[in-house]
Amino acid sequence: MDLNERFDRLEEAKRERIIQACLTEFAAKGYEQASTNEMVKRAGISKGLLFHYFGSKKALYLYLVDHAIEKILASYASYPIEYSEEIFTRLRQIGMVKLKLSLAYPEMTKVLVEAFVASPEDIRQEIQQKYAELYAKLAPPIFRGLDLSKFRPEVKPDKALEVLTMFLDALEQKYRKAYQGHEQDLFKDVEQIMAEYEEYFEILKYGMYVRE
Amino acid sequence: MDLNERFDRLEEAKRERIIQACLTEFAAKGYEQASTNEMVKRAGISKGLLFHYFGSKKALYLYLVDHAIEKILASYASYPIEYSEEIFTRLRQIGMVKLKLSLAYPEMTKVLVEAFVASPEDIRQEIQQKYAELYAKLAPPIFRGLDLSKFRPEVKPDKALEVLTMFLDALEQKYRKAYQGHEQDLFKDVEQIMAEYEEYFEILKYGMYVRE
Amino acid sequence: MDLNERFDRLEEAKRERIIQACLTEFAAKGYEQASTNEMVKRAGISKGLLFHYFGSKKALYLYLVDHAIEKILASYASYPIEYSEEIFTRLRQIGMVKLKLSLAYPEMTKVLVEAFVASPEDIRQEIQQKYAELYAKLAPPIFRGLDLSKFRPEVKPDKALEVLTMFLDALEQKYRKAYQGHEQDLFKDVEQIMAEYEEYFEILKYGMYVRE
Amino acid sequence: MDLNERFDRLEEAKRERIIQACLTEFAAKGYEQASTNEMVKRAGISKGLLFHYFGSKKALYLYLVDHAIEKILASYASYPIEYSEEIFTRLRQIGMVKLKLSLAYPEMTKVLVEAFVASPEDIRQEIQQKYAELYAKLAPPIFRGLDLSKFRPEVKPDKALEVLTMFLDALEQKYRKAYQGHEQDLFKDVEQIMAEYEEYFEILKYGMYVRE
DNA sequence: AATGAATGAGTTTTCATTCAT
DNA sequence: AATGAATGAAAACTCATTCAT
Repeated sequence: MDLNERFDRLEEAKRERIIQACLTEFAAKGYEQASTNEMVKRAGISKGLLFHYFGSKKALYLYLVDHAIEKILASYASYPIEYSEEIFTRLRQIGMVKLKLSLAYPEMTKVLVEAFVASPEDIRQEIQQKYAELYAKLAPPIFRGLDLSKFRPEVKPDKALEVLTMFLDALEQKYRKAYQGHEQDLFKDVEQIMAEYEEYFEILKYGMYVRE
Repeated sequence: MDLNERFDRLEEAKRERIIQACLTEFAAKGYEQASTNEMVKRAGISKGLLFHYFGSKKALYLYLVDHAIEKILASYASYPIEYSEEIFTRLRQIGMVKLKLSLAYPEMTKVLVEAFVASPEDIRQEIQQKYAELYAKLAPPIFRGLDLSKFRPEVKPDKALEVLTMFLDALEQKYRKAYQGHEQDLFKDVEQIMAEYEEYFEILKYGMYVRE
Repeated sequence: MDLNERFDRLEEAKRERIIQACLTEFAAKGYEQASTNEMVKRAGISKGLLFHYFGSKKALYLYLVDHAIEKILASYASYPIEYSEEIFTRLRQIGMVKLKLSLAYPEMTKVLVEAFVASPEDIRQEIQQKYAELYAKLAPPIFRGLDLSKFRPEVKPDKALEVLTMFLDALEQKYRKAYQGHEQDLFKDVEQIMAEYEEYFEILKYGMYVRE
Repeated sequence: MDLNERFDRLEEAKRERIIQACLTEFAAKGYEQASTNEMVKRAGISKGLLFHYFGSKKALYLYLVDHAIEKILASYASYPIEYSEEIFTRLRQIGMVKLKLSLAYPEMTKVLVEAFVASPEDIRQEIQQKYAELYAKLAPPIFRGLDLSKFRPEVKPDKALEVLTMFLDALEQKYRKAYQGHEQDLFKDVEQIMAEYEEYFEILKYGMYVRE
């Protein structure tokens, strides 16, 4: 039987306990520094069992990354997004959802970010490869059906989208840092943050669209 | 005598040799994974001596971070920047200088970036605290004397500056990733990159300024 | 019910499958390094079942040693040996049969040899003790009815037999090493090897017998 | 500095203590099963120090093998051997010396034997390669200058030497086993054993030489 | 009979740091 | 100042064996 399969068949409570323990440890210390000893202690299981389920620290990490991506994607799918034709509206909405998710699951987000930028060479490559396929599937729908006709002729749409995406990421990072450690507060401030997103985007929109 | 003082009194060649050896190791492996054994081997000194100078790995790291900041600031000061009143011109120039520096000193930059985002909790806090003071001193001159009169009335200048700064950082990150491992190539492509910076900035400028 | 008895009552196919799997693993890695995990995987049974049948790794090993001895003795009995009165003829024939057997059952032979010389202290003793009894039963018939009259008066027959036995063992070892990994080739070369045995034995015979 | 060099520079008492502790453990349990934990406990040093000196269990083992070979060769050289032209005399003497050595240094001998026949694949190969050169250097002098003229014409000298060598090895093995655990007794019985060697050899000699 | 989850002491190796010289 | 021997806790991982089902 496959190792992960073994684990997936566990009763939910225990499985979640183990996932949470490992996630917390990886999020707190990063891949290399995270201690499997600490994980089993926190999860209340034996040393051997963790390796019975995952075989190696690396495999455990990859499992958690997969799990986190799955979980976050599922959550994402549950958000009703308008998919407006209007670029700025759509991106703003997507950005808000991403921000909410990253603060709803701060540990998963932290692990995922680290996985893509700071994990050991070989692991990073493995993850990036897997992610590449997923991204290729996911990105097009997000950008499909946008009305590009309103850009000024000097503004190349692909350049514009790149700018906007970079901008969205930077904003997310800013708020994530701001709410670090008290992520739940975000949901009180959501109105105000949405207003800020809109303000920023209005500036950019004004610069990119033709004047009516 | 202070530990660092001991070190600073060393003859330059040896001091540089040690700094370089440690920097290379930290840049290559990150704080935790970096091996003091490797450093002393590379620097050609004994294990005990390293600790004689720095007391601990952590202190050594903090010293190197300080050293790197100092060095980069000094380099920065040597660049002739116009300090144009025109916001977009000034920021663009500053952005280019920052990019050049980060590619001229890739190891220092790598260590600094890691120090601020991925080093162990306590070290990160210590560094961020120190950096906060420095930033408070450095930021105002950079933004002083700018002509804010050309913004549209709807665009709050502080918001605008925030947008532009975030954008500049994102651009720098993008190019740093692109030139990773062959940093010297940047200097061949500098014209083209400046053109791209300008293109991005023109879009933003168009959105923020009143039409003449 | 006795543990081994449980096992012996299994349907032959499964029993053989298990024996083969364990034998292969022990032959390949030696007692200590052999992994019961590997065995159950190869045999297609569960971990618990192996211990249900044998109780412990040690007991399993002892069972296999017994099994191997039994099997090889049975095979030995099926060879038609002349049991010539002539010492050299008889020993040569026995030697050839032993060689053939050890190459016909290389895994069993490997396990047996290891069991007697390289297994952990306590196991080795247990095995040697059991083997002693068997040897006491088996040796006499092999040496019975030999014509000892032809030895020169200076050659004590028991010394002579000891020499010849030692010599036979050494020869067997030599050929076993030579055919290691391609044991089946022996049967092509059997004529030539018999000739060599004869050549060696003629030398010894010439030295031990009175001249006619 | 080279790792082994570090160790060789130790004060003799400590060095010998460490060597003895490791040798004993390897001899008792074999390479794989020997525990570095046990070694450091017995040697009275810390865990780290053993690896400070040798780097790895494998390197330690290889060091001990080298050390044993060196030691035994040195001892061998100190024995006055006649190097008689007479084959049987010379081989008998060499055989007795080898036997004495193997009982004077039973642990080294055990480790060496295991190293050549039962150590893990990669280690065994490394050792056999090193040993091959040594053997090529050592074997010729041992067999040089022998008077081969006395063999009967039917006895090919190389075959005869092979027989005698195999025989010598078998004898050594027999006595080693007999004196296992009370090796020092050998030296009381040395006269009697020499007599036995002679007896065996006389038989063989009688068979191989022409009658005068 | 049969399963395989669960255990935990065991393994080798690494590492920053100390200290006598 | 300079050395490098020495420490020992910590790391990831293994494995025969048990036991509830």
